[in-house]
Amino acid sequence: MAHTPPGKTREKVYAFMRRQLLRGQAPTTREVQEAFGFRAVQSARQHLEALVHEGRLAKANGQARGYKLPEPVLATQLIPKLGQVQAGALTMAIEYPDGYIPVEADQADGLFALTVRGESMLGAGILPGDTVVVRRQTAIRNGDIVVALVGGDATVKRYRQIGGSIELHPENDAFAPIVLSAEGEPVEILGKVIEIRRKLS
Amino acid sequence: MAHTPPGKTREKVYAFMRRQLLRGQAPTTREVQEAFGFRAVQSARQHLEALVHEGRLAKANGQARGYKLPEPVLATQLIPKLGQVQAGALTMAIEYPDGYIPVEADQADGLFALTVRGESMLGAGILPGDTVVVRRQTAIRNGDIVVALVGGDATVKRYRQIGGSIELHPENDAFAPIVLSAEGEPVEILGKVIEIRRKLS
DNA sequence: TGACAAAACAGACATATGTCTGTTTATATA
DNA sequence: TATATAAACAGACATATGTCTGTTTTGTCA
Repeated sequence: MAHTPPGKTREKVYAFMRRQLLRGQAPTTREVQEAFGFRAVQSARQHLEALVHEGRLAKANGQARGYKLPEPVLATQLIPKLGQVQAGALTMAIEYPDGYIPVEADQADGLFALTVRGESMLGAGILPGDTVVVRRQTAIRNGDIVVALVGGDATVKRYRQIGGSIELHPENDAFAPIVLSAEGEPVEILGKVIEIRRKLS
Repeated sequence: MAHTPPGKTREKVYAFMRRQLLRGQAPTTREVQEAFGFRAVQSARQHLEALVHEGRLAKANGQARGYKLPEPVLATQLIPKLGQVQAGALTMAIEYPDGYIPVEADQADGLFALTVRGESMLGAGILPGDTVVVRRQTAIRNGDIVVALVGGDATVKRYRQIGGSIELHPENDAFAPIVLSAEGEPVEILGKVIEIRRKLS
């Protein structure tokens, strides 16, 4: 490999390492060597050690694939994104998701994502097509936004406990609240909405 | 290590691997051995290979720390989340971010995140406290939501090109549009909003 | 209880990978 | 142009790690 001005290659090596490490793939010295076409392992090692010395990389000495990012790497996890949820089919839907989205969480168990249909939560800033991140839990507090299975369809509503009865409120005057009578309607609370995401084109 | 009923240890090994791998730390066979107190490397390897055979793990043969998750791991990247942006200080703000958030993107260069202040975009479903993901670009199309530096403050607005003049429109009747006259006001388009996120407590 | 299968052990070998010493070549700068 | 410094090269050695063959122990189930 031809010589380059001081620092030039170093930056490229750093960018390469960062990209790989963020993807969770720690390269070996020789993989760096190959990626840059160095004819000596030491050339790669030189840059890597320099980056460690500068504090831009961290490493575990003597460990295979031991270079890391010095930053506190968030525990990023992928949670399943479901298309549509039919009653009782939640478990299956989670095992065969439409895709995955990344969330920052130590504990991604019990998290999944849904696409919102309808305009019933417009007033809460939740639009059709938005993705909601849901935590499966049954302990719901008054005012939480929840995902419920009503008549086989998953719907996003605000949870209200008024007196002894439980109601699912839309935030749009064009829609009516759903009142859960004690007679046991086919309504199941899937979980609580903890995040909303909307992609713009 | 004492023998355990068939499958018991296997599940624990799987859970251990999954936890480590999601954290971006691929363990070696011997690290698994130690984690479970096996007295033979082969004991760990046996479980790992079985998990690969079952399709619950994937691996790169002969590669150090070669066990992976079989799931399609998205290219997840962390992008800097900035607090407040002062005019001209964007580059510095990106180098000293308030934190990071994960996005799914092959190319995270030129992406950063901001926290929205004010209610000027209420009509577009963007609330105070929301986080917007911004791609730095100057090619803006009519109707795009953009982040602009107006008088030293970063603001989120909808971009309108009407006739020859450019306007930044809020989506809230209580606010007035910003008209960019040709005289060169101190307004700079930082980039285009490509995603909106809102965390609920 | 006895046979079969899974689990665990033992010890080694092969390969991947980290690390080292020393030399050569190019760049930056006075 | 001369010199200091960074970049790159060459070749080896040490260690970490993957892999293998065979044996022993334990759990499961008829």
